[in-house]
Amino acid sequence: MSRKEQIDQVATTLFKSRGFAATTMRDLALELGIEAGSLYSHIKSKEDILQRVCFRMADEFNAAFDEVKSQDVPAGEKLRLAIAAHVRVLTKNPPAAGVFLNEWRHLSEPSLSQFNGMRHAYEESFREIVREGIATGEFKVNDEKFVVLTLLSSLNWLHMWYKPEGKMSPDDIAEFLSNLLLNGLKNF
Amino acid sequence: MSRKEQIDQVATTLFKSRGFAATTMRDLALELGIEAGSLYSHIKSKEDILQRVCFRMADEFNAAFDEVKSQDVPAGEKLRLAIAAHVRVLTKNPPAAGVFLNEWRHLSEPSLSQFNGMRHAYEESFREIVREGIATGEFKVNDEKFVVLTLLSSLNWLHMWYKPEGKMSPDDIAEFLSNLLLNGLKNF
DNA sequence: TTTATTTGCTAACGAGCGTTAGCTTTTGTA
DNA sequence: TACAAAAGCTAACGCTCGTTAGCAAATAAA
Repeated sequence: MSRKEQIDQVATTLFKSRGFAATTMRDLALELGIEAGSLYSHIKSKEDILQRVCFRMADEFNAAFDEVKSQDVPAGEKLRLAIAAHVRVLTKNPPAAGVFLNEWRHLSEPSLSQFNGMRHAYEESFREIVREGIATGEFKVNDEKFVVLTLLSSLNWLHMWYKPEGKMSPDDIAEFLSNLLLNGLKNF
Repeated sequence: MSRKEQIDQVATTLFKSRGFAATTMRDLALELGIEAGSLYSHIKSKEDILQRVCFRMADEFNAAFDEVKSQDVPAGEKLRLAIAAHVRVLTKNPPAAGVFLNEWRHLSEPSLSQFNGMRHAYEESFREIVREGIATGEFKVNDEKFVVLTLLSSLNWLHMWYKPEGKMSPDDIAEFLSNLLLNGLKNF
């Protein structure tokens, strides 16, 4: 791992736990055992780090979803696969997921607009699956926008407590969440 | 409304949209049409504002839940009522809800510990309902901790897009979310 | 061994931060 | 009208911030 990657990684954990704005370059340097000024031999700016973390995660989510998109299965099954893919990315790197989900708003233009565009496209992909399920009668709901926002929200808190050493694997978690969302508490 | 309350209110919208750390006292003063120093005729400190907003909201959530607690109804119905109460508080003041949910970590000790205690107790109240539903066989799920975290997460994004002038009332929203969580997409 | 590259240090810059002291103006009350 | 309280202003404090310039050490390649 290059020094630059190491900086990104340590910065990610700090951004997640303290927030981007409340993390100083001197904090980050201290964590790495160097002086603040030395960071600038490797990075361009503080926001430079944030951009890399955010867009790298966005790419990962998109890549994971693309494999689901092409599958020719019923909407319910496709949604299960999409949830599993999403959970896999979330749990693979929880700190980066936390930054991606909570700190993106500290991006400045034009990165901010670009990021929002990607985010919107990703949500639209989920909506497409739900619309399909509604069209075939598999899903009984009628407001796919509301459903997808709820769905993603119920997934996106995972990074806050998921620990790799826990007893549930990412796929276990995905199955649990899929059952809950598709069948509900009463028919779980 | 006193000047102090007005300051709290304007600060709340700024804290929510830019984050606590990224909001300056000079920003806040500008929004109010006064000078930064003048704020200190009314408030003790920047964090003073954050404390008031966070604990005021915590009180509101607790008060709303207490009315549900005493009802003698099946778990499923009680959960519906708790969800409706939670949604009502969330939608009554979305900016304050946003601060309560996302900015509390900028509290310093001992407020931070106190806040976390209240938050934990609130979550525990929800868990109690779900445990009851599991015990009576009404809920088919088995991990009540996981369920409650998912449940609250699926509610707590609401403040981000809810607009009072929208076509769904808070109670409509609560019913929609209750149906989704209790019955699932397939049995909605 | 020479040379180039990577990595790091020191010291400082200009700017912005939360906050305070002391004073003036406005407002409400008797 | 007189007076007290509330509200706001100006100017500055001590501090921290992200970042830079210039230089030195370590590392790797030739």
